[in-house]
Amino acid sequence: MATMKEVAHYAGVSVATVSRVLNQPQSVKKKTQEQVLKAVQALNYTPNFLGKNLRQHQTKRILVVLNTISNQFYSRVVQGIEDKAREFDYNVLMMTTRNLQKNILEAITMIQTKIVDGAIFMTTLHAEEQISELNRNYPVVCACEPVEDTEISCVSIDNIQAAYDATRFLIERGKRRIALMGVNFDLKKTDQKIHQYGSAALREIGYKKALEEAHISVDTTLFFPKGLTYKDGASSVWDILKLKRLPDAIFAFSDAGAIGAIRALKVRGIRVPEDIFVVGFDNTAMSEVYQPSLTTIGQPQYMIGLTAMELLFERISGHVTKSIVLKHELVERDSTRLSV
Amino acid sequence: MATMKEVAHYAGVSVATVSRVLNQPQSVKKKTQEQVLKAVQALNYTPNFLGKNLRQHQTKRILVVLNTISNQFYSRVVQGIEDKAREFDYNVLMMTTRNLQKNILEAITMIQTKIVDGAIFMTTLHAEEQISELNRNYPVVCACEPVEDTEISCVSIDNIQAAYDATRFLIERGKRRIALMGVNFDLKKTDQKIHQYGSAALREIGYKKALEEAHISVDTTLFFPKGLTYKDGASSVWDILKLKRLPDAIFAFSDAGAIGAIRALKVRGIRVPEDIFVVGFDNTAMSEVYQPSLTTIGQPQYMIGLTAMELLFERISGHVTKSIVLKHELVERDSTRLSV
DNA sequence: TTGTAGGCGTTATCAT
DNA sequence: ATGATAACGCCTACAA
Repeated sequence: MATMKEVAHYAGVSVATVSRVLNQPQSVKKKTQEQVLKAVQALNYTPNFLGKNLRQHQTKRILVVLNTISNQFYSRVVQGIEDKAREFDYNVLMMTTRNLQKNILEAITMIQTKIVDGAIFMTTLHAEEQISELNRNYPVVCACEPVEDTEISCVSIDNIQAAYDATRFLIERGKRRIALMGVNFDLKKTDQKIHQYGSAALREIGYKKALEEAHISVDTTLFFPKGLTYKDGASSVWDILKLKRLPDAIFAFSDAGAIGAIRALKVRGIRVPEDIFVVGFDNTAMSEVYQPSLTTIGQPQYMIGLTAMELLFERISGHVTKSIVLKHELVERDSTRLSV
Repeated sequence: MATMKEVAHYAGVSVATVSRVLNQPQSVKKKTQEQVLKAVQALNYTPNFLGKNLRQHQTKRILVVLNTISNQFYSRVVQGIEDKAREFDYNVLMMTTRNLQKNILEAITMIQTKIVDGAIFMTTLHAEEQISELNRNYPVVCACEPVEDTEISCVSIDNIQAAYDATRFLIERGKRRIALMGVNFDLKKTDQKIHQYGSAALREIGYKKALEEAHISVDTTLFFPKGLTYKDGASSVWDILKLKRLPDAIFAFSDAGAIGAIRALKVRGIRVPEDIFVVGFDNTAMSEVYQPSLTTIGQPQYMIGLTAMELLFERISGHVTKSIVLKHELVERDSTRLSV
């Protein structure tokens, strides 16, 4: 609550000296330093960063914007961001959008109004244009989700290839009716700008590519675009059970969805992997723990975070823009493995 | 990038007028308004909140400090915080401490340096003193975890009672060797200040109370204070298996730990609930989805968040301090239910 | 209705 | 080595 001026007065020096003691102590006589520090203590002074930031045109803070923190996946990405940020003495703040455009705009405002030096977006849709616009004047990086605008730095895996790998994996094991579970991936598919619809759209492309290669026709009645949660997975299974012919495999765009599906199948007496194979996405902790353990596409989450932060620093200092694609991996577990 | 001054110049008015157009339009002539707004558009002006906040001594932002976002539990609490915050036009930022005191201090600095108007702490240990000190001059609320300092507003469940209920539930079903899995709860137990060691310490007290009431002696070889993750739960089971006599029930302080334990038990051919009952904590989504589904103590997460934010507002405006205890519930599921 | 000017708490550029 | 003083971008009496 005490201000620098008061400290200066108390110590019998000028504000300039106080500032120096705090920022470049070597340029102040030892004795004066002590006086000032004593005053700081006595008045319980803490600097007001608003003033400092205002003056210095930088905050040493960045913002991470994500849909929700309930998704295990992001925790590790954020860890990567934080570790890299700390190297440069930056702090990492987070903000949640809950899939509401309104909240993304709020986040954008935070950057425009100089509360932070830049931002990493891990959200899809809802505001591509505004983010693009923002990117023209402020440092922005996108992570995990693809973006259309090539002027925006972006780091993610190759979602098409990843989905292709998963689908192909299933086909090679004799599966031909492969259900797809995820979000919105069949919306507005006539539009050219597929990347606008996020990673899910890309994964759908990879899936189709694998099917076509194997001369299997795409059956859109096998698409269940409910969402990524346990509940979405389970609820998709209720729909699946209405089909005349059941699928022989499910490819879900999230581990949670996959597990929800397995659970719902079990309830109906349908066994995984005996009756149906299931593949998830993200390789979160649960995929190893659930029974049966889950075959899934692993993303290098920590590395994504680390890289995103690096790109943001480059953007903050030099306006360099670049995009990076990191390797995924298919982790085989019991949900696609028939015991001998 | 444009400043208010430039807008004023462009519009041929004074900065005061520009400010007024933006903040109290009714006090400006329609025509002048239009001129100014045109200038704002033309120059792509966005206000700099550093200046604004500095001047107004408020930011309309609060900070939520949590250990990790990988814990499902917090997502819902944060949702409650956000919903209430939005009512008052506040934004919610989050920061992660990863259980490092260093990071808590960083968070404390954020408040002292006026980047936010107040903070909600959902972390234990590591910095009680500093938070107490902070609370004297800045608005602070603690949630989920108990705090010693009665001057700090706090909202949580009655952890003693909750653990008592869970333990008693098991005892009533004939269980007598009940293992405990959680964090650090047996550390420094000689110290008076039990609340310093967080909810886990309180839960241990409730557990003991139930045992004593049933004239069962407390066996500390049944304590497994590894942590709250899947891995911790599983790894605790390896230790449990080394015991001469297995427990007939496990009470874990997290759902994830409980599920990790069940999984590890299954691997060894030990069945839940037939051979061992398991109870978790938090009633997260997974507890319903796992097989067997998990009996657990449910916390009113959303309500905790909502209430915490309310308390913070009271603290911000009037320096009112109060603590609130919310109701928990025991949710019975398959992990403690023998099929007929 | 609008403009002038002072101040919010810092830092940085001058002098001294 | 230290002190005045002018920014930084904004808001708000007070005056006009």
